[in-house]
Amino acid sequence: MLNERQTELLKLIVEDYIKTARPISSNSLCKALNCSSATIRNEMALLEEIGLIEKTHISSGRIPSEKGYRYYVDNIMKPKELTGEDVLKLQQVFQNKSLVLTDAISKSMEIISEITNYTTVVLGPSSQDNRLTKVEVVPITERELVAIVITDKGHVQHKNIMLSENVELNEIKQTVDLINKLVIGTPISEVSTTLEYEVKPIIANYVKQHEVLYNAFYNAFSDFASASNVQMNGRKNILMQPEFDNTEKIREIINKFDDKEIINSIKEEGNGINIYIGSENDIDEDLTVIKTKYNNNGEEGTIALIGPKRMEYDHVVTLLDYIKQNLE
Amino acid sequence: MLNERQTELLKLIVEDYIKTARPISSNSLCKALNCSSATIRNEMALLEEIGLIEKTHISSGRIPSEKGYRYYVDNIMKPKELTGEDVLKLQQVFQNKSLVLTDAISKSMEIISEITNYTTVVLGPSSQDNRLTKVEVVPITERELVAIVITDKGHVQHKNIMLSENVELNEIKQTVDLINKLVIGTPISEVSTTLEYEVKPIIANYVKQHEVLYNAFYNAFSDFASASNVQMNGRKNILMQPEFDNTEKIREIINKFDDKEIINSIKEEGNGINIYIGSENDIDEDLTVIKTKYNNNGEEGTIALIGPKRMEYDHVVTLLDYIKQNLE
DNA sequence: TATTAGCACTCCTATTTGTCGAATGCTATC
DNA sequence: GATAGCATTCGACAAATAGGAGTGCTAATA
Repeated sequence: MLNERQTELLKLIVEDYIKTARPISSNSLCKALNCSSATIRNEMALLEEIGLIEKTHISSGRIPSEKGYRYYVDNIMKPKELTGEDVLKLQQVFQNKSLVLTDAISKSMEIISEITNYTTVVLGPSSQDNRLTKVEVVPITERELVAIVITDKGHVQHKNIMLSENVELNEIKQTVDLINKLVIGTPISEVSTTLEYEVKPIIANYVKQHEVLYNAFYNAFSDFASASNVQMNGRKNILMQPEFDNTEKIREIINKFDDKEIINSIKEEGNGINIYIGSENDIDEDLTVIKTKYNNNGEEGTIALIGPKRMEYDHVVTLLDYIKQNLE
Repeated sequence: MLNERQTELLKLIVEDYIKTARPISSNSLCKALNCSSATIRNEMALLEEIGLIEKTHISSGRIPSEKGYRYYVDNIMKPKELTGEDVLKLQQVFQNKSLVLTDAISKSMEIISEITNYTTVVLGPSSQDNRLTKVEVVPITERELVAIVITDKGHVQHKNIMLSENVELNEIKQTVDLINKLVIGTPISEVSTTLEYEVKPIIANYVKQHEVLYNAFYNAFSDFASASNVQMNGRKNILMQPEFDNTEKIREIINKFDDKEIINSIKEEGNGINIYIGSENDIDEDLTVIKTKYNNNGEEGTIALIGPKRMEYDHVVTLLDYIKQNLE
């Protein structure tokens, strides 16, 4: 579709703009393309007609359009080699053999946020389809106890519980034993039902203060089921981007970052590393989201990177790719 | 020091400015003070001389100075009665008897952030001087296990651990038993030392892969010791304040909010509800921090509220007071 | 036919200028 | 001591101005 010079021109415009955040003039590209500004203007007019670049006003230089970024990402961009420094930082994580996969991901996304100055997101797998492995209860005072729930995939949740009446240690133990007997192996999403219809009737029979205890555990479990597992790094980085140098936009983005539902919608379905430029993503039309799935013991999570549309696509893709490979 | 009319004048200026964020003119106070604007100007000149109010430019209306806020808070302000709505919201938390104290605090500070549109902070007690109550280990796969540590005050921390070599279940159990025997009752801050000098020599004797296991637990414990316990609500609220309508200031504040050290320095030492206006606090000279200690089973935490200097002091103090009373 | 030089044109940016209105401080008077 | 009145100051806004960066177009050139 584009000839060699046009391709080179688009490449220069995109990469220059990524670096400087300012419209690119025909003049500034003369040397690189080895021709006069007039020629470049002619070519620019063409690229603009196809919709790959835009002007900010009638006599301004050009900036890439969304379509332009897309073309660049799909057809022009080459993976960028990582610097030794970047590799070094990441190797420290991957060579630490005592780290569990999820911790390694956490740490490496933290590092990537620092390297790139973009915002990174780790969406841990939901525990919904985990199965209960163990329920543990440790008394703290006469009235307070801590309930710990562990799933087969190694997720742990705990909740401190206040008993409104004195309950005998013995009865607590009985209840826990019962729960462990009846509920273990049940998926988290079904625990409350099982608790209601199988456990409750039985403890009602032989535990005196069963209501109190039952409610306490019921609450603990429902909290667990609804807990989401999101980590964000470098949220503030986005505020530093020159294109977001107005309070309106900053407020808008910060609000979106604080919205759990929006952040949870980042979850990736497709395979590979996927790039959603501007209006292609559901977060904000001025942002680009790059994300990919990861797999931990059959559980799927998502790692993502959020930055301005003017993102160092080549660098970022290479980084994510590097992580993806090291995780296997 | 101030006569009645001067006091009333300062009160009007402070409260007006809190509401509108704009300099107050002499004219606008005529009705309230029942005298002419010229008279008010004379009084204003006096208040300005003492340093209680300021002009933003030579012919502007007046705004309270830091000293003015201080005088208002110390001598003029009266606690504001809470609205039924506010009380209702908070009662839902305090009447829930199954909530542990820390959860009740969390929830109520969340609500206060919503009510006031300021930022609230809960600094949980540090676990440093807690004593170890129990160590539990649950195997997930052959190589992965989750270690759970529980303290006497009911704090729980867990860490998933990857073993770099196969370790027999039996040996893990032995190690855990040993730790439980030797380390229980030790303050968290001393656990690593005890681990190093008391546990390590012994497991070296009768656990084959003791290095692997020892390291795993050592890491788990040090993570625990360093974990801080901070909750912030409504961080973004501060961005909405009209006085912070410039990106520079927003960036500055967001950066400070993201800095763990700065946030941890909010910890309150004094008794009662304390107000730190502008340069009186260590966060930012354009902010006011109001904070108070709370006590949970002998452990001390801090709850705080961060807003612009132009804060609804009466409302906020009453709210914090209400919480403080209900926590006892 | 592709390239380029040259020029008119557009629009952004920054600076200046002027006007209006909202305040003030001061003075003379009540 | 309180007030009316007036000159004065300054911010906010709009209009005017100048400079510069960049474009599109046309005609000449290779």
